[in-house]
Amino acid sequence: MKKIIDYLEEELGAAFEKAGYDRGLAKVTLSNRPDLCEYQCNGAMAGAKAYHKAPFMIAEDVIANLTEKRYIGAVEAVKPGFINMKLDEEAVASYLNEMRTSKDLGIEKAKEPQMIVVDYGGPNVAKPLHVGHLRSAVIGESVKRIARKAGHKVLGDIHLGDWGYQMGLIITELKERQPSLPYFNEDFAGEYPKEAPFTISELEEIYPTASAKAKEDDTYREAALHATYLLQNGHRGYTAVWRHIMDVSVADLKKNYDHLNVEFDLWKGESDAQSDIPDMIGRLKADGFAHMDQGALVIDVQEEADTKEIPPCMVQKSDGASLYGTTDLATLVQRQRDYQPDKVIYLADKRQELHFVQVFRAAKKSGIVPESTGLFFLGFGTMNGKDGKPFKTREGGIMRLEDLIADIEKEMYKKITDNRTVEEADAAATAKIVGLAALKYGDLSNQAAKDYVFDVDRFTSFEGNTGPYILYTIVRIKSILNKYAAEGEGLEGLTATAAGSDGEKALHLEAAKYNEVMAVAYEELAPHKICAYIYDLANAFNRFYHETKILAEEDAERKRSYIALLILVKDILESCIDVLGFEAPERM
RNA sequence: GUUCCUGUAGCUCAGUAGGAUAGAGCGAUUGCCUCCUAAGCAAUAGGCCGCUGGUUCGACUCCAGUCAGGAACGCCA
Repeated sequence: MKKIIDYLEEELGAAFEKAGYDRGLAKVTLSNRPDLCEYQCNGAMAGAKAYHKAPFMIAEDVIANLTEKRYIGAVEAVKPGFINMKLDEEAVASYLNEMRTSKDLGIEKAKEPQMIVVDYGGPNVAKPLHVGHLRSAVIGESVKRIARKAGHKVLGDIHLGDWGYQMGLIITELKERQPSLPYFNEDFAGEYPKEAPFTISELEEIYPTASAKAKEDDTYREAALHATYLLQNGHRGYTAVWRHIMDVSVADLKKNYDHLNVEFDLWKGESDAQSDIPDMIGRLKADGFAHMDQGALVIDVQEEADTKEIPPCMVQKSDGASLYGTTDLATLVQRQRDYQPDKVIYLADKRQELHFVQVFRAAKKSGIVPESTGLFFLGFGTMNGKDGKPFKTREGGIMRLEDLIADIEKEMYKKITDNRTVEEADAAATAKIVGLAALKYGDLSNQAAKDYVFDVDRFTSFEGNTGPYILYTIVRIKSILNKYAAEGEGLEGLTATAAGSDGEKALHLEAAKYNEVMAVAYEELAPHKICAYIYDLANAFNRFYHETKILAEEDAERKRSYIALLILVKDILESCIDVLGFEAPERM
């Protein structure tokens, strides 16, 4: 379905053209003076210079030539040269009915679906998820769903940190604790045990212990580096240990991401790119893209237009080992081979921006991906505590994601049971659902690139621009629809009629914006715009709800129209929160 | 030092082809439950849009400078 704004631009554009002006001036935007009109066009002012005419005259000219008026209801030229429009109410009602009967609420799907890889999550195996992983997961998941909604083929890739020094550390520590394990017996030729010699909690303790030891003890550090080297060169026993680490850790990660309602299509990691590195480096050297500099192998990525110095992308350390950039480039080699993506979107802390600029340039320059591939870096800001500093536990440590989620759930449970009489089992399940919504909405409602303040009290509040408020609105609608259905009325085949009150009209207008909001959210990769929209829509609904007796309405046709509208609003809200990555309970 | 990001109400945040009176929420104050969830709705107060200058008929928005906070700047990821 076309967007309302497209219809308006079409109708207005025809008038611009007929009056002898450039059609492109017919740019329609939401009114910033809702007391005067619903949509506005400032094209008359923009065109005043080119046509040497007073903007007001152009505006009047255009309006006089406005013959096709289906969506444009009232229209007038105002002061300097605004063209103010109100929508035709019948047209809006029929637009809403069309939305209801269309697939995906009539959202415009991409004409040529693209293959998009979203690289997010990025946890390290053997290390628990902490709050730093929250934003990547939450925003990435939403971006993935937004792109999918827009009709693209999207793969979410977790991109595990599963290779390198940390693995050597764990192997070294394990060897020290349990030297008799067959993995450490060089003569062992049999089958290694299927069961891992550690649990996830042991693993989570081993890593920091080993890491601390290595910092103080040079011999230990050497051993860990050597273990890393052996692992990367196919040491049989170490590879078996690595498998165990992966199995145990990935199972735990899956559980945690599951709690967050975050789902990855691909569980690839840095290790999957390793096999492509030797070839890639060979080619980079042979084709002359990479050269030696200060002992390291680098690709120059400086461009003439740069205002600052961009250091070269380093692909091999002076000791021959690969680094962050190497793995990222090799991952692109692998993605190009397996998926030929049109776009790759990376979600990472905004401080990594320079790194990605280097990798993107190196990848295109060297032909690892075609020039046409869109490589995007979506950097996000830090999650801060109320003091404005990076979020910490009360003791000043790094907070585990599990604990953070548990805190929110606990707070939510308290609020639910304080305010209502709910059944015990219900309350716990509801607290989980609402808590997750509170957490995600609190994060997603901010612009991704900015730092934001994490405030449990604010996020879990049912008042204001919060997840719970949105869910509460949905629950209210569900409750009415259930009562309506209980009266024995069907929910099928109802149609909305033109709005009868200001509140209803405002709700119509908000509902009709859905397509446009989704389109903008995709273009700008901006989940926060969806949050802002559903907040407006929820407000419009609650106002309407307050001034309209829906079930008590005596005019049967009007009542059916109300119900049709409620179904649509509920569907829109649910579609939006689904794209944001959470859901609504039945009651709360 | 160089470069980038941020600065909007007491607090947390919106605000893009430059446009009309700069918007929300929280907090404060005040109304509204005989009625579909008052976890709601309606209203009031609260602003040199960091500062200075420039471009323009018109600047929160563009440009230059300046102050404040944060970040990045080859062998970590």
